[in-house]
Amino acid sequence: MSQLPEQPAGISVPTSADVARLAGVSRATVSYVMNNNTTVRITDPTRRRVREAAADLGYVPHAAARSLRAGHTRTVLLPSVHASAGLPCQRFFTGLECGLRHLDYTVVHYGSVGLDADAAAMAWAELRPVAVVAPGGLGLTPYGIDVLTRSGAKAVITLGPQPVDGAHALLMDQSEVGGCAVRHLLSRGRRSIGVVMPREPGLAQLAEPRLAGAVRAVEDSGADAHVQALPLPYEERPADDLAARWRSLGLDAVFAYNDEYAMLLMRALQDAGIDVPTETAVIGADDLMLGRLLRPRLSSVATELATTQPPAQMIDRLVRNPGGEPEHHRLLRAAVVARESS
Amino acid sequence: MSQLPEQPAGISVPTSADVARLAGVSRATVSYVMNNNTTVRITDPTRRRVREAAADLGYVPHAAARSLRAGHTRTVLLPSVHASAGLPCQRFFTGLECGLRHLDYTVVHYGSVGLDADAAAMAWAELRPVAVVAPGGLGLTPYGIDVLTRSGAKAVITLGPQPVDGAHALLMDQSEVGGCAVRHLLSRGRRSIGVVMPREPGLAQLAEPRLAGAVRAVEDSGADAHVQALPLPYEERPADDLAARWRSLGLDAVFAYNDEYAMLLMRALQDAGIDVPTETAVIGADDLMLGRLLRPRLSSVATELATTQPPAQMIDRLVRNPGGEPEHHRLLRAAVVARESS
DNA sequence: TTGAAAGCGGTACCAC
DNA sequence: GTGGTACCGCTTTCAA
Repeated sequence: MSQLPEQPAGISVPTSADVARLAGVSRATVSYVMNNNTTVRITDPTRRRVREAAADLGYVPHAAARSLRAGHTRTVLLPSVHASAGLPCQRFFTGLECGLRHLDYTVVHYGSVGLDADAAAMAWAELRPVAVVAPGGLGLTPYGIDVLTRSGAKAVITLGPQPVDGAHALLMDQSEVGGCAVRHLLSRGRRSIGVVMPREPGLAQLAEPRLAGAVRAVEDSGADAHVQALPLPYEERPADDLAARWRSLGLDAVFAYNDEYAMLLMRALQDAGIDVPTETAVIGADDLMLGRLLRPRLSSVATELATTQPPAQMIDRLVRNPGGEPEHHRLLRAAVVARESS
Repeated sequence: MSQLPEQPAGISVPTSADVARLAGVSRATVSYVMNNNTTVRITDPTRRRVREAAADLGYVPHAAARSLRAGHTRTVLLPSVHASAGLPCQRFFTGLECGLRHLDYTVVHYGSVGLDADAAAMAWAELRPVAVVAPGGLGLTPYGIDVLTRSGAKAVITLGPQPVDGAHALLMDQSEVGGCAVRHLLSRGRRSIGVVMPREPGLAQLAEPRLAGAVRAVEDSGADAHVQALPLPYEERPADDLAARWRSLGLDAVFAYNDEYAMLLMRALQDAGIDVPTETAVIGADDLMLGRLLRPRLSSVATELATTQPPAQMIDRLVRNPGGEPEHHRLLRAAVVARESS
């Protein structure tokens, strides 16, 4: 059958020199034609000859050679976003990626697993990206930022709860989600509030700040209320166990981390004969469709990762106009969608 | 406050020449030291001087220059996977990405939005990737494959329902999902089977083959049964409307595209007084946790994208040992998880 | 043990 | 209009 076209050691990939030879012109002319250079006039016949030769050979310019010569790239480094980061985060990065590509940047995803922050920064710097969005999880240091900047990055942007000195920051303060949820529950007269803490390792990064926000919201309210952390893996059995000892916990409300955990817990509570919301109010987060399909309909904290300017344009602006003060943008908007469960 | 370190036009990024100058050695020596070259002996003092100079300047080698010289890259191009591709697909690519990085490849995600197949192939070829995984959606042509191969790609792998001539193929035959579901429903004695077709544009790519598989399963069974497509957007109102005219459709079973659509539809049916599974059986796909939390518990087609060899190692093997026959690997395993809803 | 120099592929300046 | 050529940063052979 069809053989995968082999690359015999001798036959190498076509270069502009090959095109030039075949078209009977110089490499310079090939470059002019391929780039539609307007400062030089090339006669139409030569143009055509070059184009044909290029097509014949399957010539495609070598990006590395070009950017080496140009002295800069249009590469933007983004973190590979794990599914556990949540839907809003995935949406944000999908949109960012689309936007950047639309602005003619090359998007490269770089995972930072198993690298310490400085090693990651150096690995990234090798690609000479024009901009870098660094995940908050790995603690990018001022030294790492310096390496990236010295390597030519026009914009270094951290993504996380805290800004890092010397870099722009997209602030994603998850504590606001917990705060929102708890303020809502307090306003409904609840005073003894559980906060579900997923056991899945990747989720702790979001869960901890959400809990902290919940605690702070209670403190700030001045109400005689309290918050209790409820560790819970995403499985039926542990949820049933938790529901079985629910009354001993004395809780009248629970912020369930997100809508999926809320569904898990609410089902367990209902199966254990605990009425929602009468005995215990439940609120989730992410405002998924599934919340609207539950009975009672699930209240939720709707979150959105958004900047006033589309994020891709923001990066483009920072790249074109480097050297300004580090900008801090709050990314996460949270708002309660109150339904029947709270 | 802290100023973002500017890049004054004069001060450019440090090169190996700068390191050499500072350390008082030649560029060659710098290269030897930075790459821990063992074929040449460098005295320890020089080693240290070079290392210090590099650290002082924040020198990081230039990947493009290096691969230009080397004549090859370790770049693997993967499609950016949209959230609508489904959880199994996302899991597959996350795993692939991790594995490749572990094997020291640089993973670059490339979206193909707004490009025709041949333009995309040329854009990809500019990066001189050593391997390319091309999404099935954009119809990569033999010409595109040729361009990529001629540009030095050791492995071109298509991902989709059909193999493309001249490339390796990861076959993801979604029709198997529909087939599985329908065979299950037939075995339960159902004969009039609806198949939900999402209206979301991105999902048609999965939905069409699933429907086709459902139809084929009925034909192959020889049973006196039929399949009916049910267009449905992922919203409550249209689901309620569909449920309202449900009895006029005369269906005794429905394959709901996936678990989330199944939840949407099942809730609507129940609200309309139609009993599941007595009057209508429901089965979803993806075997999400939420199916286990519904009442009745949702039957589902569990899918998994898996190769016998871990996919990253498979690509590595194809890269190291190019020129063989195109390999075809069936990626998608589907199996029914029967619960209470069918 | 270290240095000089060629060359990877493409671009752009300067001559002709 | 088109061609010659220097150069981007790095590796590697060969010579010292």
